[in-house]
Amino acid sequence: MATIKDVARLAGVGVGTASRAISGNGSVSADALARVNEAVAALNFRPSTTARALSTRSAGMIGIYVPDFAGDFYGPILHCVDRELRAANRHMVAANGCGPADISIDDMEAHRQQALDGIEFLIERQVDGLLVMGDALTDADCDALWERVPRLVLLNQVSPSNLLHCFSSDHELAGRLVARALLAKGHRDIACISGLQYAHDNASRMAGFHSELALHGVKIPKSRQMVGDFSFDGGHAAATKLLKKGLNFTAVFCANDMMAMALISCFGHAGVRVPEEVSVIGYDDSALARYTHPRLTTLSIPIQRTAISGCRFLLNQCYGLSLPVEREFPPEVVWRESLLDGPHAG
Amino acid sequence: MATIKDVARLAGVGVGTASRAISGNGSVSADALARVNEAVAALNFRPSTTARALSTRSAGMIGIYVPDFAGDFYGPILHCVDRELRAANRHMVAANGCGPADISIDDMEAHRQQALDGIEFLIERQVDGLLVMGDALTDADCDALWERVPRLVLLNQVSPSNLLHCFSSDHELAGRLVARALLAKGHRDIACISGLQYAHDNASRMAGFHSELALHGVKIPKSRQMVGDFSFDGGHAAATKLLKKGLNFTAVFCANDMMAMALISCFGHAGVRVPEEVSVIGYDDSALARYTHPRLTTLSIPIQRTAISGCRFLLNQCYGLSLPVEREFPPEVVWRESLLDGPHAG
DNA sequence: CTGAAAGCGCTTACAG
DNA sequence: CTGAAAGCGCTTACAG
Repeated sequence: MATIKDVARLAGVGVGTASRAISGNGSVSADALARVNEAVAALNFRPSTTARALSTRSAGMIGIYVPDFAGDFYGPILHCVDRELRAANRHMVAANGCGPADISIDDMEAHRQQALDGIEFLIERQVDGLLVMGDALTDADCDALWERVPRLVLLNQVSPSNLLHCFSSDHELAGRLVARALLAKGHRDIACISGLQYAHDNASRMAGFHSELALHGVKIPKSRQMVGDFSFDGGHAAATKLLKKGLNFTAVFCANDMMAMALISCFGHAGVRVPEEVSVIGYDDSALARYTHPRLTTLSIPIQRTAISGCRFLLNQCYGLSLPVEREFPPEVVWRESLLDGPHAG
Repeated sequence: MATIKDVARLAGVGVGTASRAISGNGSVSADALARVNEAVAALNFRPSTTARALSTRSAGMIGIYVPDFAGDFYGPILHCVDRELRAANRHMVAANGCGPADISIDDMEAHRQQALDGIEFLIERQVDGLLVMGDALTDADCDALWERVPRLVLLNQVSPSNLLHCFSSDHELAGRLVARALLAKGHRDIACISGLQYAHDNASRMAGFHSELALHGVKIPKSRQMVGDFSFDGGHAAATKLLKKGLNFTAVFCANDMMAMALISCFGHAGVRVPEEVSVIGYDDSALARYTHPRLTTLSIPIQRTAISGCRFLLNQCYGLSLPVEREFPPEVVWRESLLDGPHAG
């Protein structure tokens, strides 16, 4: 591998000049520039990113923590972030929650620890900035993290002490929109399957959902409130339990589309027809929502735009850029076929 | 941030000794070790990975290229790789195919270029080794790549000049198993939807599928051979076209589960019942296969084990480790409910 | 076992 | 505009 010394020698200039010519920082005569460029080409020179990182104290990389690479939620986010980073000539080091294969779904502490471990790992890798997809982190965790690494943006969660560094849709409002959609269609006997208990976005959406319902005088009995974990399996288990208690509801809200799909499958096998007998509404508007049968009516949050803006904000902070960033990511329901008129319609 | 000089001073030793104590390379007296450890703790010292990288000429990071972070295929792979890497105290820099949003599904050249760009990006980032998920790369591309970076393992594709660095199931055999499953169930009027044309794993499975069928005297007319792209949308479009030509088949093979699911949805909306009227068999045994309705009979390839072994092999090459690696990743069909007896059964 | 020194490959004041 | 030099924070022969 050629080093900058080699190109300086070949170009007949000092290494300082070579460096200035190559990096574009500092001025060089047209003549010197040309000779350096020639030498670079001749030697097929590529500056060492690690040497550069050491002297500039900037690794040129951003860490991103996501709870899980599997599932259909985080992939599109990684995709966007990769694109943004590469457009800015930076790269991404990604980590997800690792650990004991089977953590119980209500073991918040284990999930929290996984997130903390993954983030710690990234910090130790000396990333310039950190993107973290909200999960089981407490506000105190976030504060502690921001204390250590100010260049951390929280995605899909808002932690009150540092709103500027949080990028998220309003999940509470989104939950309300779900409730309104159900109500508007004339459903009052409703069931629900929530996501991971300690995930903040889940908590917000369920809170909004229930309180909007309450506003209109409908209360979901505990026996019709199931807890899932955002996975197919969790959704299926919850749907099974729900069914065991009898079909005393006309619609169910699933806190994400994967669980909605699992529920449709479960109900189908049990011989209850969706949406004729029971309507279902999902959440996320993920890719599969258009391909379940029936197609899913679901709540869409612009998660990719959220991630892009969070990423750009971070890039601006870390490298003094001024990429445009949005702050509003309004949720909306997208109507398809899984939600039909209920008994109280019209 | 404390540097190793600070800890050396505090511990009252030379920086060489401090370095040996901290890194564990080279011997130090128990006494010195203790003092260094104390100093490390007192200063909360973390060695700079980039300085270390510069002097050891090893960045401690492995690049991984996957065609797409979205979809349900690559997520689980990233998950495994992250786990393996972190267990070895290394990290992952990931890149996926970026570029113009809408590349036509048969624009092999554009896909190939995307892969080449992503890999180039990773190489420039000076990763110690490279994991690449096979995609539109030609054998010549692979050879050129191996020439430049010998520490590259190819996943899910085999390129003949360097079998040692390829980790993949035998997709050709897998295609044959699909054909045998269909034949065994008494189907002879068959349709199929292939995946991305230029993806090698797709080509192999379709080749195996068709030639095994031919061995038993069944030939699928062109009019029943659709081409998809592994996505829901592509599968749906292909299924729609298939239906337009009439229902003159009793079973269809979809080259992955997402397309199978899209097909089931499409057929369902068109009023043709799966599996009563037409059976379907998928490929991958992805997470959703158990949650379609009917549940999917599908071909399972142990892709995670494949990725893990490829990753370990690379780790062994790059860092002189000797992690165990497997070489056999046998495919098998997993029977569920979407494939019923056909007219020639029994 | 240990310390002083050179080196990894860049960047960036500094003096000219 | 330019070159010589110091520095980024480690590691690793080398001599003792």
